[in-house]
Amino acid sequence: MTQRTDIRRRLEEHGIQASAQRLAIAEYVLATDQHPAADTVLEVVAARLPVVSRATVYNTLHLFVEKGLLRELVLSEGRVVYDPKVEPHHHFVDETSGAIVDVPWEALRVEGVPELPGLDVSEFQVVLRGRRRARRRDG
Amino acid sequence: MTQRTDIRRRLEEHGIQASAQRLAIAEYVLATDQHPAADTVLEVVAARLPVVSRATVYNTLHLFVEKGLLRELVLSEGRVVYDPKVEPHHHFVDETSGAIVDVPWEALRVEGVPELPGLDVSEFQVVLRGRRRARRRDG
DNA sequence: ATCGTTCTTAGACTAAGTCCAATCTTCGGT
DNA sequence: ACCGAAGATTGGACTTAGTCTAAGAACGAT
Ligand SMILES: [Mn+2]
Ligand SMILES: [Mn+2]
Ligand SMILES: [Zn+2]
Ligand SMILES: [Zn+2]
Repeated sequence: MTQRTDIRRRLEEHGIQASAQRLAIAEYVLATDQHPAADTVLEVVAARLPVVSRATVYNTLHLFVEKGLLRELVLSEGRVVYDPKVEPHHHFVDETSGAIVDVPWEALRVEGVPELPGLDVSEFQVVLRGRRRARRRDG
Repeated sequence: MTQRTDIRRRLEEHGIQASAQRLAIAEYVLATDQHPAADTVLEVVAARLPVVSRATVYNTLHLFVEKGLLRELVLSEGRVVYDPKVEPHHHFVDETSGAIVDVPWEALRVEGVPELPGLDVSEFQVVLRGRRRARRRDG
């Protein structure tokens, strides 16, 4: 498996020195399509790696954010969540389950941002809330 | 001053029994144009009212949210914030100061929300981040 | 192999928020 | 005005997410 080697290279390209812990964390958090919180990362990683501490998980997640591999999202109370999809997109929060669903950037058009007086906008996103509709069975 | 009477009536119209603490909290949090956190509310209210507890501040803020007098916003880590402006609008977060600025609903146009497949959107807002531009002196 | 740099760790600590049982207020009925 | 039940408030213990620290382990260049 070149899997591990790929991740290692990816970290090094971003100026991050590899370590067993960082590789294990990266392997999960950079590949997931969910939006896990730090404690979820800890659980998942601790299940595969003999020993990894909470401090290291937080250190690593912050490092990955700083190096542009991850984005930090705050969409609901008490839940800071990490997103490996760093390109701009929107988020839908399911009010029932708390699940966070990505909404592609092209799915919505937002007009008027450059015209806002007095505000220098560096980034924005639409945050939507509601219920996920019952998945229509197709086929 | 009919001020206090007005607030009292407003609470009662929303099915909230008045009390010294609730009136004091309402007087501040329903009138501010800021987006205060619970601990700010506690500080401000404690300065005027002889005694008010943290538990009561949290109870009251939650009650006001439940009764539709206030909205709870989570825009940055560790800061749950209350907004007396309950009609839909957008928010800009100043990355330098942390200040939250209201952006009128009409200032932005968002298209495509009803067309999102599989999502029943009950509400949405645009969340913007950046720097507040130096206030241009006009006149 | 050595040594300075970097990384990880356990556990103490902080801050935001919740919970609870005891006490105090409010308010409608008399 | 008085009473009692329902409702509100309280201090303080508790929980949870996250930070900090000082000591040790791993790394990697020489
Ligand atoms: Mn963080
Ligand atoms: Mn809350
Ligand atoms: Zn995402
Ligand atoms: Zn607002």
